[in-house]
Amino acid sequence: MSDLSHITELSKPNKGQQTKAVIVEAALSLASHVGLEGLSIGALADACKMSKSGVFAHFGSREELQISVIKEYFRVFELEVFHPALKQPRGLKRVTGLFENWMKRVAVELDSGCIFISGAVDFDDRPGPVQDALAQTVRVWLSAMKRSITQAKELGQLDPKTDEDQIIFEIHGLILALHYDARFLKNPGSITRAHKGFDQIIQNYQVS
Amino acid sequence: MSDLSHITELSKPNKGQQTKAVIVEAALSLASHVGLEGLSIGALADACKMSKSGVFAHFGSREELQISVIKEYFRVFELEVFHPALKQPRGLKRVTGLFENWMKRVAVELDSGCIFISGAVDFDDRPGPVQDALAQTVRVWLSAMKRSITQAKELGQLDPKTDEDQIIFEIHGLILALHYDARFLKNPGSITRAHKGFDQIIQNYQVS
DNA sequence: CAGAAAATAGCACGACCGTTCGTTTTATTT
DNA sequence: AAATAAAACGAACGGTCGTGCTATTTTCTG
Repeated sequence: MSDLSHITELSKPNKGQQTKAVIVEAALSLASHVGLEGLSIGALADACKMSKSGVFAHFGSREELQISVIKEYFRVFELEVFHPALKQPRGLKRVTGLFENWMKRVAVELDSGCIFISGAVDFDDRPGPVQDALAQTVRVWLSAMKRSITQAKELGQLDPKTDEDQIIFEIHGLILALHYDARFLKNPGSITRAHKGFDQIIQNYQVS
Repeated sequence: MSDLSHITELSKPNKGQQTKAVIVEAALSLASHVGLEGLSIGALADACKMSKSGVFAHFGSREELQISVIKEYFRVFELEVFHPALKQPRGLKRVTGLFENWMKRVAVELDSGCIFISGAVDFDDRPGPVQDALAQTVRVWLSAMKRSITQAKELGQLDPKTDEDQIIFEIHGLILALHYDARFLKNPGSITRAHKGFDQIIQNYQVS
């Protein structure tokens, strides 16, 4: 055995960790449809072909399961939205990349909603550890977005007196409108409108 | 008795209609906190100090109750958002009035969420009569907004080649971002940002 | 391969869900 | 005031929920 085998992060995962990963993945897929609040342990157990208690034992409580789902969603969000955009050079190119990947996550994946959005609605009146975990996770993402906008400003691609939080607010609005229109109202052309809106916003904050 | 007493719409309401109105009002208040999906007949009965079956009898099913709540919300929405803005003259003034009343409904009422927003999340993956009722109601409101924008265009206050649906998409985004930021993230200054965003949008579509 | 440890299953619990039914109370009408 | 209709109640049903317990099975370890 390798002399690095004591580093648990690198060693082959236990059976427990494996199946837990499988469960969390299934839980995320389920929660993407029915929301974090609609996620039930029984339905999840069926999806995993396990017993309810077998699933439950991995988390100890429903709240802990929900938090695990939030962390997992952040992981794939990072993987599919954030990291690919880092290949773009700093500045507007990267901001655009982030927005486009974000749009894909929210609208192109036809059958799965964004739990950052559905979770906000489910938990805005329900304080507790799940709300905390979700809000903090969202804030991490938004601050990553903000950093990227700041860089664009520093590069002179945006007006130096640009308020980053204002831009993020407006961009976030486009994402939310896209989610609403595409998923709920099933309006065609929402993606195009979100694109147009983004271009307009960037143009508004460019050096004059 | 008056000879018009056969016109049921004008006659004094029955006991049943009275209490039904009370129930629906309480149901809307409850659903504003826990959402249409979180609304349960038992909790509603407690709030009304009635028996579960007594409440249930007025609707016949939970779905019918949810639809009643949607209609009631539309009623107060009309009353508090739409009608007051009609006092403004046609055109940009009225569009602005609509937006500001809309903002108030979504953010100023601190403790009650908008069921047009929470309901969209609850039902975007749940086809059926409730989804239909909700989506249609929202579309009625958005088309009222659209009419008002069209009038501003006809009055020459907006660029004649303005795409109303694009404006509505962007404005709707501001409302959704406001709801998200104020209610979930509890960010201060969201209202100001929504205002700024609105001004910017209008400016973008003004005659050049 | 044996023993320890971890993972999973099975079962039961109390609580709440929407819904049904028969009864009793309240309104309305004759 | 009596007769009729409407409304509200209370109990119960079958179901699902999250959660605790105890076995049993599987996996890991020496």
